[in-house]
Amino acid sequence: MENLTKLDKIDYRLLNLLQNNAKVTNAYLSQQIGLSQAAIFERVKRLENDGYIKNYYAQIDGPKAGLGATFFVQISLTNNSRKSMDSFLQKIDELDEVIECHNITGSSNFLLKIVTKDLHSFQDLVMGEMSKLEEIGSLESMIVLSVMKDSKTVPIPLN
Amino acid sequence: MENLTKLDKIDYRLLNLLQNNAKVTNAYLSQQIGLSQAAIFERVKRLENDGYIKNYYAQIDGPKAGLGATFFVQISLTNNSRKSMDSFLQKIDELDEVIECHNITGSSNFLLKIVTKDLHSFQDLVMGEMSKLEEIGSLESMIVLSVMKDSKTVPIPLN
DNA sequence: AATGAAATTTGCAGATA
DNA sequence: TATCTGCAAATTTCATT
Repeated sequence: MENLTKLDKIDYRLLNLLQNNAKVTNAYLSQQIGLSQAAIFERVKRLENDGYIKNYYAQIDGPKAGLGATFFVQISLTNNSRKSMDSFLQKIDELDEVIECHNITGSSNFLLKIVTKDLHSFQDLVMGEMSKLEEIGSLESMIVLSVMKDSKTVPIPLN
Repeated sequence: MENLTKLDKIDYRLLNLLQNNAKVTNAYLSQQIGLSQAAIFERVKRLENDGYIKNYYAQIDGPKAGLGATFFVQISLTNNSRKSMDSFLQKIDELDEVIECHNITGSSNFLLKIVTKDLHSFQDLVMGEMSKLEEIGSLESMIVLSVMKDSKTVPIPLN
């Protein structure tokens, strides 16, 4: 990237409005913020180009779309070499069901979020594709019984 | 809701295209799918109205926006009564930094995803607002060192 | 589900401070 | 550098078939 200009309060308000609803029009943002549509347009373009806004996406209702099961899986590798980690991550990246992979502190190395059709599909995944990952030492699964909160936003301070 | 019509392959393809990029035009979707723009429009509207598409979001780059720290926190309650759980969840819902809360199986009751400015802000949150939650029995934090994968999509089968 | 037209929104001038 | 006014192009939305 280039030299990024520091964000002001208006930028943070824009980010917050857009992370809650990407379908708002420039006219609406213009009203909320109190700037002209052109100024809003310029700012949003800058936020996109400078990478503050990474993407726009539709949030799909997993269960309705036939993906009713979510899991968090803690994984430890047998070997903590760079080579072993890279190999593990490359294979994980190819598994569509693994939607998140975090390198974490604590007793295990990685925390994965996995979405599948149902419990059985999850078992198939763990016993099938994931059992092929030689790098895995231990694996502990947590089944998500219900999602109490899932905000898809980040707590941007507005003052 | 009402009686939802079953989704066909075209619907699943639309969901998949939109969850990867909500900014695609009906003209583009029309080309990809091979239907007229009006037909695409009708289908997307139906997917929205029937709740398959819950919302459209801008994905913000947390670290760039000053939110550089992510944590997963496992929490067990002292008491598993409905009353205690509801009280806990209501208070959690008011904490903007807690962006996810899952009720899970395993040794702890809940898994929370928390985003803050930095490690110090996280400590403030845990020592401050969260220490007020009387329902909490034990709390174990995992610091996210790096995010290896974060797809924001769900593995919709396309055939 | 398609065609085509109307309404809305976006994107970009040129002007101003 | 950041903003505004206003217009042309693109896109969405809807009536009709």
